[in-house]
Amino acid sequence: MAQTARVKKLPRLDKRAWIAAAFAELAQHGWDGVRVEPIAAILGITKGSFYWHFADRDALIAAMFIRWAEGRVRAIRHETEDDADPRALLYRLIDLYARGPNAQGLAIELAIRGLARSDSRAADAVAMVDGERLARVSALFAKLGSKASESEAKAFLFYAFVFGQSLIAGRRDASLRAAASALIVE
Amino acid sequence: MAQTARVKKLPRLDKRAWIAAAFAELAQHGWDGVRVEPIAAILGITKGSFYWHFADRDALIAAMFIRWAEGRVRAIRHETEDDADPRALLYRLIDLYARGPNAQGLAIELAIRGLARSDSRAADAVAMVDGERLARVSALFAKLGSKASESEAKAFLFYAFVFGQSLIAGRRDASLRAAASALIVE
DNA sequence: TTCTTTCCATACGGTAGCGTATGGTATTTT
DNA sequence: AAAATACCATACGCTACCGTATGGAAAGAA
Repeated sequence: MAQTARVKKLPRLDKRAWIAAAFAELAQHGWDGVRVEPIAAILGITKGSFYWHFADRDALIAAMFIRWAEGRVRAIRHETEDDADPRALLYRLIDLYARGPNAQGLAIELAIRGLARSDSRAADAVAMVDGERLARVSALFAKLGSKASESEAKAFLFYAFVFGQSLIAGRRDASLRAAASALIVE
Repeated sequence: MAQTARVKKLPRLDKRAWIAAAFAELAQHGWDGVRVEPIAAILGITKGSFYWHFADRDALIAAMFIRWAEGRVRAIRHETEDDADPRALLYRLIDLYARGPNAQGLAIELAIRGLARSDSRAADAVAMVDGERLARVSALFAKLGSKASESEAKAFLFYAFVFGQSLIAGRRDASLRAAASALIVE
């Protein structure tokens, strides 16, 4: 009864469901939290399912890397598609990674980047995402009048700031964040 | 034989030795790596020692938080003591957190900040360090001619960049980092 | 030296999670 | 319907680690 129940009629699970649940745990408890038996319990299912879909725990983690990379690249392209006002778009991107709603995604991002220091697969995923993001943001700065080398530097600065800010800001100082953002974009 | 041997004459250990070893494991394997029995093995000792010095594993982690915060605050004060050339000092600070030698300290920093999202003790430690760093860097910008509010924003930007850069840079693009640094400092 | 305190070794019980084995129930295919 | 396949439950052995209990050695105090 005191158990996260599953929806009715027991829909069979697939890899996607397992990966999604794993990401939820990753966001909340870090890599310590992504364990197969606890996740199975949350899904209201048993390990039997897991070891049919995945070879082992490591296979799940590897799948998380590629899924994350794909999803992020797709998201970035979507977010930078509407290039009406590059400046407004930049501010919107900062807000997207700074505000509360995305705390989950940010925790996942940081967790993966943490592993990227020792796991080459994670490093590959991160490199893929970084490449896409830097290219997109760099293009925005170029559209604002910067020449090639400068727009790359600005993109790097912008991008580094966005993540660094998420590491230090105590969710409070929004004005500080706004002022710092202006220093980059303007 | 294939074992990280201890120095001769078996010097009795104290909390500091345990904490130091725990930090080494944290840097290499994240929080997953900071377990008491493996660390005991590395120290060439047994758990008996640990549970004399600490109540449990959590007590060790708590001790790591405060030790880290103290050490960082002390380091920052020392690094910003010599305020001959503020501009050169800023560049030196960036380099300090970007280059290879400090990879260990950076990994620790990121690991602790990762926990700070869920552990209030870690959050307190981070807040203490951040406060000190922002104050010090802000003072440097003030010395360069910025007025109060602007120097604060610049410090926030500077600080966020330093950590963000460590998350995305693949150790290669040093020129990109230099160009971005110039955008902040100059 | 003898006593006391400090520090560590050894041994133990207990739990959580990994991976496997095997059988059972849906679901599809023929 | 029968057979094959896809998916999951149950049960098991195994390992790694936690924390405790207890005794003993080393170092200092008396």
